[in-house]
Amino acid sequence: MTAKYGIMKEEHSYESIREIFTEYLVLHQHRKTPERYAILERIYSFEGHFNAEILYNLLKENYRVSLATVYNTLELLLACKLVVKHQLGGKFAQYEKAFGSNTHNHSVCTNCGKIKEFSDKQIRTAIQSKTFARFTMSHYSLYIYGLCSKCAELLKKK
Amino acid sequence: MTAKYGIMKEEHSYESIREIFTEYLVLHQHRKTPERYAILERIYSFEGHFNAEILYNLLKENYRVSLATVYNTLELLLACKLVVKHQLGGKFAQYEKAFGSNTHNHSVCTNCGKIKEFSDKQIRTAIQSKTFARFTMSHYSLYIYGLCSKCAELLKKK
DNA sequence: TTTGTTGCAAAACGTTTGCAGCCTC
DNA sequence: GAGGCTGCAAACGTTTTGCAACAAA
Repeated sequence: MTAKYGIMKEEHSYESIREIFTEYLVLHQHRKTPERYAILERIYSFEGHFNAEILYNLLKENYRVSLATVYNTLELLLACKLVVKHQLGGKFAQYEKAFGSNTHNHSVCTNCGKIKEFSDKQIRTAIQSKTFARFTMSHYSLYIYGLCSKCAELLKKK
Repeated sequence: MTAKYGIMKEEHSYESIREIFTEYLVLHQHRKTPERYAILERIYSFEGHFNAEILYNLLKENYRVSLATVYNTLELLLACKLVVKHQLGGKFAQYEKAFGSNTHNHSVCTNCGKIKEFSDKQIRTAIQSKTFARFTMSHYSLYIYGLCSKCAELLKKK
C-alpha cells in the first residue's frame, strides 16, 4: 500500500497518516466517510503545494465529490495538523501536506506566485533560540519574497 | 510637517517617503494625482496593520475617493515597496507601511489571533545571508505561532 | 489635446452556506 | 432511525473590471 505513494519516511507512511486522521475523527465524533479518506489519500499522493480547485479536479477524475466537501475536509485536516494552509497573496489559498513537521521555510516569487520549500539549519537555529517574555513558540513559517530566475529574466526584457 | 506624523527616523520622514513615491510615479510614467498622495499620507499617519476597507473609510471622512482607487494605489505602493501586504488567513488582506525596511517578524497567538511585531538581529542576519541558486530575495515575513501568556494561562485552567 | 486615472456599479471569483436527500453510527 | 455529511446551487464578500467623465501632462 505504502509503495503506491513513493518513498516516504517510515513513521509517516500513508497508513499512519490515515490512523492519525481516524483518531481525530473519532475523538471529535466526526463521521468516517469515504469522501474524507479519498481526499486525504489524494493529498498524500501529491507532491508540493496545491489549492482546493486543483485537488477537486484531481479527485473528480475518478470520484464523485463536491468542492464544498473538499473545503470541509481540508478544514478537518488543518485542525489535526495533517495539512498546512498558506495564504500568500494569490487568489487561491494554498495547502500542503504537513507530515507532522511544523517548521516551514518558503521562497515565494512575487511575480508568478511559485512557492518552493527549503531548509536551512542556521535560520532554524536562530529562530528556535529566540525567546519571548510573554509568548511560547510552537512553530513558525518563513516566507522569503523575491523573483525566481524565470520571472527576473522576463521582467528584464520589458 | 514631519512632526504631524510623530517620531520617525530622520531618513524616513513623510517628506522622503513622498519623494520616493514621486520618483516611482515619474519613472513609470504614472500620474501624480492628489488621490494617490492623500492615500499615502493617510497610510503613513496610521499605526499598525490595516486593510483596504479600513483605509477607505478613514479616507472618506474628509476626502472623496473610491475603493477601487484605494486598491489601485495600494498596488502602486506595493510595487515601490512603501507598503507590505500580508495575507494571514482572514478574509481581508492586511497591509502595513514599510518605512523602507523590508524585514518583518511577527508572533501570532494561535488562540486569540493577536499579532505582535519584533526585531531580532540574529534572525535577520541568518535569513539575509541565505542565498538561492535560482531566486533573488527582496524581503521576508516570519510568522512565529504559539500562545501568548494570557491564552496559555487560560488554557491551563481548563 | 491626449490619454492615464477617477468614481461608480457591476462582474469576477474563491469560499461558504442552505437545503433536501443520503448514509454513518 | 437519528442526525451528521453529502452534492448542488445559490449567496457571500473582497477585489477587479468596464466605462464615461475628468484632469494631469
